[in-house]
Amino acid sequence: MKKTETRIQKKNQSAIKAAGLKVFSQFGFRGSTLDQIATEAGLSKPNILYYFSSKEAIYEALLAQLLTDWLQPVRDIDPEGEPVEEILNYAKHKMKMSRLYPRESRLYANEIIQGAPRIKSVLTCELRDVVKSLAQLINNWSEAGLIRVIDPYHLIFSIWAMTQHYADFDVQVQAILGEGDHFNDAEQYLEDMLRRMLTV
Amino acid sequence: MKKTETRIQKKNQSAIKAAGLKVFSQFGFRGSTLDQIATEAGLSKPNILYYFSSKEAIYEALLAQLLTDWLQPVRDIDPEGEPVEEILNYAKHKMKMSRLYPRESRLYANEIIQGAPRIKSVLTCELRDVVKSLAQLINNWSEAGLIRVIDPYHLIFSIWAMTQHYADFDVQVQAILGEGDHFNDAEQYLEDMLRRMLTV
DNA sequence: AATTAATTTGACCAACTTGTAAAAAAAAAC
DNA sequence: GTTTTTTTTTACAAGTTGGTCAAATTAATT
Repeated sequence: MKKTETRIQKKNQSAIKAAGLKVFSQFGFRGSTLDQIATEAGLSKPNILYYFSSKEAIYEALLAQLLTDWLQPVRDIDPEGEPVEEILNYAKHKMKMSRLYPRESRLYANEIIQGAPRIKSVLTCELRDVVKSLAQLINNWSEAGLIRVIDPYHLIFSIWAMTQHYADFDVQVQAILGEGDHFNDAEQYLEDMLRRMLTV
Repeated sequence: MKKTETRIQKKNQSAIKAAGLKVFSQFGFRGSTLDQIATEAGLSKPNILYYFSSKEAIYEALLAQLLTDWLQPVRDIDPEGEPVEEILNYAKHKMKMSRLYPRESRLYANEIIQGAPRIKSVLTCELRDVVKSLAQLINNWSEAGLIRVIDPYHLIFSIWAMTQHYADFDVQVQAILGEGDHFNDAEQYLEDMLRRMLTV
């Protein structure tokens, strides 16, 4: 269908998305302007609207991409694997994403804080189902005596909260710990915490 | 000096602050408009500017109040108290604040995610110092063998992350767990987690 | 009741917002 | 090299934004 995609199209579309990510993640949807995005992308405003039909279209393209990347690692957890290591790997993966893609994390945080007006349906469907599966798996592991009995949902929330915190609240972390990369220490702490929570 | 404060002033100022909190916490500073705040407060826009010199003045009044309430519980931790209970009490207090004042939490989250442009100095001074003191206290407790040896900073971050998560990401929590109050379970989980992390 | 002070409103700006449309410029296809 | 398509720009429309100002209204004081 849409096999035809010029190199210019590819280049500019990704430039716009990169700029949009930067701006939206900092100011949220309503706080961001097309002018900012255009400047950031090095394009004129009407030129941006040549590639995306509206400001909202850029935002939604970013969110859609984000949700895909967000859910995959949860699906990748192997029910046949060693439980503690599977959960730890997932947590480490999330921590790595916070380190490498803090803007994506903040974009998502902005959307959720504002009540998730554009992705609420995704939350109550895809996300809910995926998490439900994982919770069931964790419960099975608990019943099999492979990990300690634990509330799977709040376990998952605690992993999300602690990993995303270092991306979303980066300024605060830096203000307290000084400037630098604190993700290694954070990962160490989280790993220690999870081992204590999971081992019988 | 400013002893004169009409009942009308008190009423309207607090109405404006309540409205500002509601709007700012949802849309962030740049995403909020004076019209929204005025409507929410049941006042006309110029009337709002009669009480606050600008949109920014409302926002800053809210932030200032917030930071005071935010730091006090940390200062209230008793160095002479029983370490595990002191930390647990603090965590429970924070959880309660997330439950009772989710808007304040989201307002703060918005500000931090956006790079804390208006309170960065507070973060690198007051907050940093207060946390440094607490970290020192925790280290002392560790050295005295009263709690396990643990990174105090990441311990604090984990408490903040997990408590604020239930306020800031409320929509997501509700999407996954269903609508209702999940703070009791969350507190239970957090208490369990902290006990495991702190007891030798 | 008259005077003074506090409060509210309506009309208004200037700057900024998203988005449009036609024309100019650049690439690609032939 | 010419034609056709794609891309970019310029100019602009329509609505929104934060904020001002003087006049009108209300409340407090005497």
